[in-house]
Amino acid sequence: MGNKITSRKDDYSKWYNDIISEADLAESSDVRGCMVIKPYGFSIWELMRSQLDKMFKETGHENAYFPLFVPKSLFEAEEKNAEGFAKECAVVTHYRLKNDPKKKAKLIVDPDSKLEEELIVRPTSEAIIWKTYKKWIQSYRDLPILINQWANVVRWEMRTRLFLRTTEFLWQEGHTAHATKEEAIEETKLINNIYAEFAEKYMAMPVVKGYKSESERFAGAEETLCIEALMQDGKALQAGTSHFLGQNFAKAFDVKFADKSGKLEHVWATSWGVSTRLMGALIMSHSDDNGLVLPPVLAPIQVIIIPVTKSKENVNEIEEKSNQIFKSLETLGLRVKLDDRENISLGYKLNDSEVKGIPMRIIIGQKELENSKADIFFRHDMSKFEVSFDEIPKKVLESIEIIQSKMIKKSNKRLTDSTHEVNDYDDFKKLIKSQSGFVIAGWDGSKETEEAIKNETKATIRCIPEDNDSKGLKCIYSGKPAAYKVIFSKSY
RNA sequence: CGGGGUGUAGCGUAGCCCGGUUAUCGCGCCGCGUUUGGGACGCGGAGGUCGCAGGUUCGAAUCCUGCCACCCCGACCA
Repeated sequence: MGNKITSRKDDYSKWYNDIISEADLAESSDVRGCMVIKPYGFSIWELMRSQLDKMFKETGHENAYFPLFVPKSLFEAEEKNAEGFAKECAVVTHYRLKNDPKKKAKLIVDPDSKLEEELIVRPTSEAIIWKTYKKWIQSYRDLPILINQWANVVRWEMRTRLFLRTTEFLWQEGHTAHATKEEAIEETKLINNIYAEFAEKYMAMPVVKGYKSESERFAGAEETLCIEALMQDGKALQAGTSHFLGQNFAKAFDVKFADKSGKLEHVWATSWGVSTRLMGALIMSHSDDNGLVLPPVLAPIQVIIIPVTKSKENVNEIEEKSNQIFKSLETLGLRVKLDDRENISLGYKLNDSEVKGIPMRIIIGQKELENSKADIFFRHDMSKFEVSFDEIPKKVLESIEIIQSKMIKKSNKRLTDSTHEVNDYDDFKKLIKSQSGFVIAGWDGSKETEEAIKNETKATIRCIPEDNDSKGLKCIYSGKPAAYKVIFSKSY
């Protein structure tokens, strides 16, 4: 139902209007697919960001910041990486404008300001960071380097999609350097596990952890780990990736360290990232026909209190009581809002709180005052229960955890119900065609098979799950012995 | 780059085929008043290069030509 992201503008505005909009930048412009993140949406991002940041820091990572611009010569150093991103780079060629001599009040690019070397607006920061790491690393004592940066990147995709593939997006990118291969691989796994934990616990969005097939791998990586989530419309969404980069970047940028015996070695690298796409994932995982549904731990407003001052009776008492409840909840560290806007009808406020996905709602009016009781309304299942005024703070606080765990349970069930294992290619095609979720099947490991399945069904290998047992299994397409048991799905 | 479609107020639109008063309606916006237990109502008001340029005509949102932009489906996409 309404939980799909469709391309119709109507749908966008209904579901995401409080969070994000397309940037309407110019009458005729090549700037397409940029986004404006509105305050409410940005609050969600900030909550996600601070939790992830905490998890990174707990595992020994530090934040830093590197430049937006990457000189072309740096960018081309790691060949595969450069090749992979070349088709979607914004390029700075000039540094100055001047008045157009032909048209008043118009500007043209000053031809005299052409740059000696073009600058690439980072689509990712490996190049510029590895150039820097070369200066920082000499000895095994300098390792590991465990750095993360929160930044924006630009990828000039042919086709953008609000939330999921915008031209510019915000993300975090971690870039680590290690003395050994094993340590780097461990780091890659550690981060992928953090992503999975974050998705499951905080976003209430269960994911499948696994490896990408070679064709889906990050440009320049030896191995790409990922978390794949399943949206309500049965399509998969890559929600985060963690790459083992081997020594590719160390070799490209000549980053060597002296080990304990004094021998020079190239360092081992990882990089990993999640982006504002996670907000899209959050919305597409939980929203229903009434609007957003947010897990309480990531909701900018966890409880909303709406006073109803019907026909001017007891206005003062109602306002006083609402304020009192507001303060008692705020004191508990909850994110509370008092919706005391005037000249807005109750119905409007109720719907507004539902569209915004505010997890809990309490109405205070004449009826509540008389009984010293109020209903706590729960957005996630549209249920409510009656609580005496005294008990409100305690019940609301308890409910944060209860709602969170109910949402996790519901999502887990959806993932389980939408995961099917098949041995027969006709069944496989049927499931993919009806967009029924994840389809587990054997794969012979060849590029040709992967390509053929993609062409025939539009399904791609989302990931090769970690717990992989393909013994005795046959490839769904070729019938040859399966090298892996993998997850296929249509994806965003 | 192929195939299809659309451009009229902030948003969504009618009018176009068959040219003719002041370009329609809804939402939103502003003012005043009445309202507020599920997206309030009345009255008043502001807001338009009808995508752009040219042509036909007494007269063009409407017909013709050219251009531009956007959307959808492909191709493309860690």
